[in-house]
Amino acid sequence: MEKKNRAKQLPLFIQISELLHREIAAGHWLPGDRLPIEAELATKLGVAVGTLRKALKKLEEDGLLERKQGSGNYVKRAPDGRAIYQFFHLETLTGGGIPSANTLSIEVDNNEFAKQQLGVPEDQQLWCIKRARYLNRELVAMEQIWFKHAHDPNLKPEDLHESLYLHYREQFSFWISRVEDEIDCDSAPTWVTQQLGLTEGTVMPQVHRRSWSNENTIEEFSFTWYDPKRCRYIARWH
Amino acid sequence: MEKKNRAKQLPLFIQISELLHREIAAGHWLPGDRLPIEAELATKLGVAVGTLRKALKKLEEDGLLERKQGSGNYVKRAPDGRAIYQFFHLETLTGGGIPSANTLSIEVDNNEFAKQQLGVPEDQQLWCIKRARYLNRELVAMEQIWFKHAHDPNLKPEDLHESLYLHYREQFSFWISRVEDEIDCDSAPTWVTQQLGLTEGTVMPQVHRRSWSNENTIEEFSFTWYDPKRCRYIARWH
DNA sequence: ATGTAAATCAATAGTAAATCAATTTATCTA
DNA sequence: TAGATAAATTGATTTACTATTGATTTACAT
Repeated sequence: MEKKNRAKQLPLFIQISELLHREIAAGHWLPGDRLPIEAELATKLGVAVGTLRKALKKLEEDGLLERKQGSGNYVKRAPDGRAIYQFFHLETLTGGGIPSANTLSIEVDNNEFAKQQLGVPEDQQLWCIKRARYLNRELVAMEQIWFKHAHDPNLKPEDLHESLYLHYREQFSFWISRVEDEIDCDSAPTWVTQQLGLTEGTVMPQVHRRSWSNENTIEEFSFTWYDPKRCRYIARWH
Repeated sequence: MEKKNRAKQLPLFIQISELLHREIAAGHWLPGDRLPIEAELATKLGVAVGTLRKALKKLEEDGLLERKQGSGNYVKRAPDGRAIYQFFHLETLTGGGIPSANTLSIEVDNNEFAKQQLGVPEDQQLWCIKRARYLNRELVAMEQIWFKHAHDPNLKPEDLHESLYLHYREQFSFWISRVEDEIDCDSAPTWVTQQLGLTEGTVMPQVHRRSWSNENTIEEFSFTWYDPKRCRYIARWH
């Protein structure tokens, strides 16, 4: 770690704690995982053990870590607000990538299949949002998302947070606590192939997602078509 | 048990308890069954009895086991949730389904890509196993699995347990503790389409899996081609 | 005054192995 | 069949060793 250029920076141990905070938020370390031992981690980060320990102590105070003397440092939970990408599973071909999204359209929709998936009566309307998905600013997938129109009858494109899940939490009064993905493979609709620059009717993988709220109601249904030449759906299990 | 490479691993007794947890979940031991005696089980798992006992104690605290002094360790109930097959994620179109497999061939193989995925040198040979996958006795997918030839140079089809992971644990000296799935979409090879009764070159979803052992080494690489008309890959997250 | 670094030593936890106690199960005997 | 005995099995404790974090001190720089 540099000794110069530190004039107006935050203390090193704060920087380190934020770095680790981001790592946990990104899912590189999952709840229950044990971090590398302090000596090792300090070496890897290029700081003294004492400094690392200060950072770890802060993370423990923030409730992210559990430090057990004689045993190790264990991830307790993912950070609250930062767990935006908790449910995002597209990665670049080389792994990782920073996700972003761009809304193409917002429409009121009466798609029967979506209503059925969301378990709403036929007379209830839905919002349908079409978005482009990027990894490291590269277009990789298209998605179509449905949720209840009643949550906000006056929804405007500019209101939407880039993270819809964050939007739900902040603007509506629920948050997404679990999702179920079903990976299929079928020919994509025209608007998808057009946007991705593929020939019409291309058969491509499709993620079919249902999302449940904290109150265990289905609140979102979505389709994601991703180009396997540009990204992959990754699932890690243990 | 190695002393190295334990950097990111949980304590051994936790790993053992998780392993046994999975075994119970998988139904290898049913409620009411008595486990092998501690001395035997410890030897088979390659750990000290005291370590095993810690793991058993944890399972008892979790309510999965009943330990009777002078008698034995009895399975009390299966773990909650539907995580019966922790690492198996194909389900019928209506959900669930009982998995089974049928080995078609076992060959010594020199596939470069597989070697690369497993991180073994080019001069090391691999076993390549082709299997048919069933859900409720209905053929749904084909899979091709590679692992190190050196684990058992004299492998015979009849030796293979239907659960390869169980085979690894019982016959080789490791077990699978985590996997990474990558879902792709490409035209399937001829042997796959033939077996599934599809036209040659059909584009279909493909699961590309790497499996890590308890010692954090990649021990298996596999492809699974599944027919989206008969089953789906399901991932549940929370 | 505060942050960083480095070096101590202390305290706790994990692994392994051994011993004996307590309990259950099986076996033998009258 | 009943009772005594032996064998099998888990329970609890101890010891030894190692790994890991906790806490303190000292030094130095800003």
